[in-house]
Amino acid sequence: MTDSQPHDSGELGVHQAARLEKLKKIEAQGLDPWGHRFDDRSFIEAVRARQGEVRYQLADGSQIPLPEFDGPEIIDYKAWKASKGPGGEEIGPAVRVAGRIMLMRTAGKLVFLNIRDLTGDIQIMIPKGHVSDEDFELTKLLDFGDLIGVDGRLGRTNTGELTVFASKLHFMTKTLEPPPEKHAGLQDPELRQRMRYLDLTYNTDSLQTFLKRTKIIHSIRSTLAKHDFVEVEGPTLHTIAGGAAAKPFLTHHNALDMQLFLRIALELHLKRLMVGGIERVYEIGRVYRNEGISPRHNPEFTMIELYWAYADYRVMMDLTQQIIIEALDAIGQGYKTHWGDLEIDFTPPFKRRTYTELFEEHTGLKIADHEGIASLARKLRLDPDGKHPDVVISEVFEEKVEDALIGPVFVTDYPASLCPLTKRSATQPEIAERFELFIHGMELANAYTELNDPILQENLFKTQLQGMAEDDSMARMDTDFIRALRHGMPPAGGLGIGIDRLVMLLTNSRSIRDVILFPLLRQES
RNA sequence: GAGAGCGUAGCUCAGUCGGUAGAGCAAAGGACUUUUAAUCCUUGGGUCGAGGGUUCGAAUCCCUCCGCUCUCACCA
Repeated sequence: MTDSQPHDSGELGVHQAARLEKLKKIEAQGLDPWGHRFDDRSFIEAVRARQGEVRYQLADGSQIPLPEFDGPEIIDYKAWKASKGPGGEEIGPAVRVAGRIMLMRTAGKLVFLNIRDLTGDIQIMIPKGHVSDEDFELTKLLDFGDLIGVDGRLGRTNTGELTVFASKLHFMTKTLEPPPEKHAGLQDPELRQRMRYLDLTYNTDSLQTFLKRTKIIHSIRSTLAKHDFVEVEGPTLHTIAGGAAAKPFLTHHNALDMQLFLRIALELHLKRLMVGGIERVYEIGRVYRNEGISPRHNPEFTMIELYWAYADYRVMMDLTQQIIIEALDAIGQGYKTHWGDLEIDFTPPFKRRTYTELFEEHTGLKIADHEGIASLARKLRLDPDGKHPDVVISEVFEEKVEDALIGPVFVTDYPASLCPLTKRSATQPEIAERFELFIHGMELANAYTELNDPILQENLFKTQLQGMAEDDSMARMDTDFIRALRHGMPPAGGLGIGIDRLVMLLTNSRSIRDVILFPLLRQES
């Protein structure tokens, strides 16, 4: 465990020492600086929603509503109250709130706090004489970042600010470290990732992004429930890292003295469950790939994979679109969103274009024109000699087409030789029943009509393994998976979506590290 | 893995031509009963990422290393 704060050296920083001193004084007042259960407190958002209950009672006892403070006009509430004659009084509901102290101002015998909870901020006013002397003494021991509970009455200050006028303070938790700068917040991207707890509190955009992530995942589950899908949890420790072509993390089980891999995909176990009769099955889970890190790649990331018996890749296309549209609905966003300077128009239906169409459109070459394509590949410095023509086509496609796909667009009907593990079209055997969904050059979803022929699957596995270099081939033949297929997996459509990338696109986050709470960082020095 | 940029007070940032380290916020002490990033007076706070080199003198120039960011490579 590394904690590099100054107290490692035994010397307290001036901020830490000051806070510890206040902690001792709080204890000396007979209060618990670490707080306790606090029943029946309301979220700040709910308290703010009760602002209509704040009324003004005239001297004759009749109640009238307050002026409208939320409009463009600035209201002089003090003058308004004076205009209603003497003997009037503001009345408002009793409320109980708790939160972190974000701002604090003292004006003589008045103390103003702004506190924040999960749902928002609200101002607290603590007037000397309206709380006990002990509570007013306590305000001198408060620091930015401390957690506090407040009982009080909801009302308005002279400037119209919705405020809880405190009658009782409840100390909840002392903070021993100073918070980030109160206006600029925490800016350093490294600190925002290492100390996500501070980022979430002091950068509200960050909190909102992660709350949206939760809503998106919830929405996906809800969409799939409408189609009677069953959610399962497969193993993350695999004896064979299969289901994708990626380098796995290696680990070891001591008692069994067994080499294990962290999973790189969810596929092979979900298909086993299809054999087992779970006809519509999915998992939302973490996979681990021992590869490079970039703004679009984190070594652990979240995928959803799903399999739908008796469906095919076209059903998967409809479902993919439904998942995304309903996720957008769930975070209360329109279908036209921004991605940096670019607009993405999610208005359904998403475009569907075949691989061949896009290839010929962007290169000006017929896909059968192998010599022309090889010539273009040389111009792109792709070194096509000795490669299978379809591999050259794929490389040219990645170079010329993918980055140009703003999307959302379904790229469908790949050359069969590029997708050996995909079922071929019954009518056009050179076509694989596959699509990928591209948005702004980013591959977001990948789906197939799944191969369920165990003999073909086994042969393709063997061919694939033969083609791999010894080092790359952590993969081995998954004979149990073949055995499962021999027991009969129904024809099915399968779909994979990168959840992190989906969240990036829907929340206009430029880096995957902005949508993963704790992305992998090097150990702090 | 390669290239570029960055790293200065707890936080956000300045730092000119190489000439004794700066501001705001935060902290400590004080004033103030309607503040809004409150204001005002006073005070303290630095291994300039680490190490080495050049120089009379280095935050500044050079080298190595550490960390972060971006681009590329890798990447069903």
